[in-house]
Amino acid sequence: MITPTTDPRPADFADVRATNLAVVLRFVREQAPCSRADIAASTGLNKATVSSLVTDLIDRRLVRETGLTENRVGRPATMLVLDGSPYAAIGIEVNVDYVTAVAVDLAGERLLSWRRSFSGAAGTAAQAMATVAGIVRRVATRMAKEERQILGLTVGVPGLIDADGTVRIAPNLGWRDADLCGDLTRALRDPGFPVQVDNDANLAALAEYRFGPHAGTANLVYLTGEIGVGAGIILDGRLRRGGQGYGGEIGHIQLDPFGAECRCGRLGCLEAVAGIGAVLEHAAISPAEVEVELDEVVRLARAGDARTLALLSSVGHNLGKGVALMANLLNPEVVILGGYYVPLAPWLLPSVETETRGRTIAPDAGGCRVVASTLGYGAAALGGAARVLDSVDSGRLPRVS
Amino acid sequence: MITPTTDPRPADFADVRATNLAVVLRFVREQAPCSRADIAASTGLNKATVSSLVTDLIDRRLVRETGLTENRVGRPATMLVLDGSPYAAIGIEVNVDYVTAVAVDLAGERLLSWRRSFSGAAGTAAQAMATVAGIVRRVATRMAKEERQILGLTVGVPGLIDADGTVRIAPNLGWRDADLCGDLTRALRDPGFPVQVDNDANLAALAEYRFGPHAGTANLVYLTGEIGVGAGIILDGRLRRGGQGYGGEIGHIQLDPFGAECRCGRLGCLEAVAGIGAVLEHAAISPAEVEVELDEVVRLARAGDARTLALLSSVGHNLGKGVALMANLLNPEVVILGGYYVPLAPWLLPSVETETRGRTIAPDAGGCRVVASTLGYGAAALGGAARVLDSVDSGRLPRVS
DNA sequence: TTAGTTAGTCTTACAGCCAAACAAATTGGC
DNA sequence: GCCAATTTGTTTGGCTGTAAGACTAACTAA
Repeated sequence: MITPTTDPRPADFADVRATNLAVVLRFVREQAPCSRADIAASTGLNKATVSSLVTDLIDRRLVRETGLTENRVGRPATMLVLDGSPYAAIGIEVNVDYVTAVAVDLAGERLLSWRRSFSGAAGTAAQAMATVAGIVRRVATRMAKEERQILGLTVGVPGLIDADGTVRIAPNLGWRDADLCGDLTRALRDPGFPVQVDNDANLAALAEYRFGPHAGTANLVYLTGEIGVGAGIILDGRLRRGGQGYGGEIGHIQLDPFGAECRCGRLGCLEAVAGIGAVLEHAAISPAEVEVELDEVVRLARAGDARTLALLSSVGHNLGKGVALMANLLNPEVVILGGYYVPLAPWLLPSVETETRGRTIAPDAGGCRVVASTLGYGAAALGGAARVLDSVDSGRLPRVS
Repeated sequence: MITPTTDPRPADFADVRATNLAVVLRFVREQAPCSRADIAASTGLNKATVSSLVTDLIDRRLVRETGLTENRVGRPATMLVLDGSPYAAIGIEVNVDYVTAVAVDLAGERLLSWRRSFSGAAGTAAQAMATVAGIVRRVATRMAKEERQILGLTVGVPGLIDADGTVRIAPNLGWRDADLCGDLTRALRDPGFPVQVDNDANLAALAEYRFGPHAGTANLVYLTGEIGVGAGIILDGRLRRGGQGYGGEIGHIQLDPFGAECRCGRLGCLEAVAGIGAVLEHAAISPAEVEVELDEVVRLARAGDARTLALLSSVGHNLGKGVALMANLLNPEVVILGGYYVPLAPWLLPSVETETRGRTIAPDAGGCRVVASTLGYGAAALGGAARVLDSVDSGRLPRVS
């Protein structure tokens, strides 16, 4: 059954076909290796229909037959797996001091993972765009060598991104009203694949939704733990961006009217009292410095340094206020702490949880769990690739090559 | 085109038919009166298909032919309108001191609107359920007299409602773990129509989404202004309830760690500093008392009483903090203030808007407008009926009678 | 009266799902 | 070794529902 929708567009047979192709593709992704009979039994589709759909997917080189089953009563089944080899999805994260590029195949296998230092804040958006375009071209060359068709590219940027991919404001990069999506498409000169731009927290949430240990959790929030703090909000299985695409801006919500001054000039913003800056001794400039200082904080915490433990507890309590806010408003099943929060999680999580439970009106915090991300620093880039795979999964299959 | 979905269920022809029937039905609802040719031209469906779909809708008595167009070149068109007469959707709101019942026809025309005083907090959930069942029976009798088939019933309750319609906690009613939905269905003895239970703020949001001046705004938040404050959150055109259905609980989010004590025991909850209780001189018990006191506040404000104006401004600023929170996190296009906020809106809105703009990171508050509801006190009950109509609109058409 | 225009139906074609029959390939009992 | 049982996957025929285009109907305007 098609999900009830308020979409004004009517449906026809092509939609039925596209829907069912996507259903089979997703099933193979999740259950591989599996047989046509398995698919028919689990999805409720007719065996004949499944055969037809699978043939189609094989023609498109999205799925591939592998060996047969053995040692079983009855005719052995030909097993199906995702065909990883002919396609690639690219995700890129532009940050203040580095650019991360990730390519994955259909099955989500990492094909490459580049990280390159970069002075985003120093240059203009145009310069950054040129750098990104260069990286994309190198990735594209590499994929061409492997004879892979690129399904799409998504660029993650920390800032407010319009629905049409314009970077409205990226404070840490110093960009304003940059048509990154359009410029990049032009710079790549008819790339032959769709180019999209999205907020970094949104993409990281998508990465968790597809690749993380809580993959498939329909209501999930990702909190970036950089100098800035942003949220990627997934409700009912989809990213929710709000009217103009500016949702998830939790960083400058006031937690304490008498709290520390924030970079934005206001007092007691979540970023100021629970951002990574609140943990560091000095105002660090480069991520290299942040990481060095962070290592030192972790060392002190491990050693049981009272002042450090008190600091982390305090930051955890503040962070918990922010998490409670979301638990009350959105009632997610899980809140995932990312970025620099990850190494600090052992000391942050207890106070975060205490605070969350204490401030949530639903019993047991509405079933909301708080965990540290396991995807590492490349989460947003990975999420960019995930967004490309999402569009394939929801029916936009690539043309036969 | 079917909306891209991650729904695991495959599609078949029945889904195509249901989708297209719903498309035509919604078109007639929005554009009535209109001709088959209009529908074909606007939806992209084939003329023959539209004829077939319309015939089906007429057979189901959802649509009806009305007169012909005149004074135009070409063959006159037979115009179509929604057939209001054979169906009814019922919404009921249970509150601390009153029960509201509303019935509407397919087109949303009000068929009846009852308000009855009620001592919800005094009795048990079972007693309340019996009262509600009695009201439903009376409504059903009335509808039967008009020869209307009841499409469904939704009951709104202020509290935490599970996904399956169990009232987990309704603090103001003193209910816990009441299977209202199941009990009501049993009390009505095979009513022949679906019974649902939902949170009152959620239903009020649905009412605004369908019947309010901002109907159709895909990202919309409704704030109830009763003794308690709750939010109904619509994102991307659908109510978002979160994992367990406990979303929208904004009332006990702490705005000021040193603020007034809340009924829940915490300090500076939104409810305590921006709820209607913060406006009133005395702790009022019954809504009748609240309304009397509120009239007095409005009178004083109109007369320019300095203390009253300062009080309302202060409450407005606090409320603005809460609205800013949602503007940052969810980026809705509009936030609608309901309940007792409505009469106070002229004095609240200026400070709410100032605060919202000042605290939102996106420029111009991300395009978020704050307005007072125009649907009156029955919003939640009306929303209950709206929820029933929603399920019809998304393809669950009633059987032919 | 005739040409032009628009509405709605009828006929035919086609796409795609389903059910059931059937062919294929294996295990296991006798 | 052979046959029954079992399971897989394909083939065939039927059904549903949309699309395209011819056709009929009903009107205006010249």
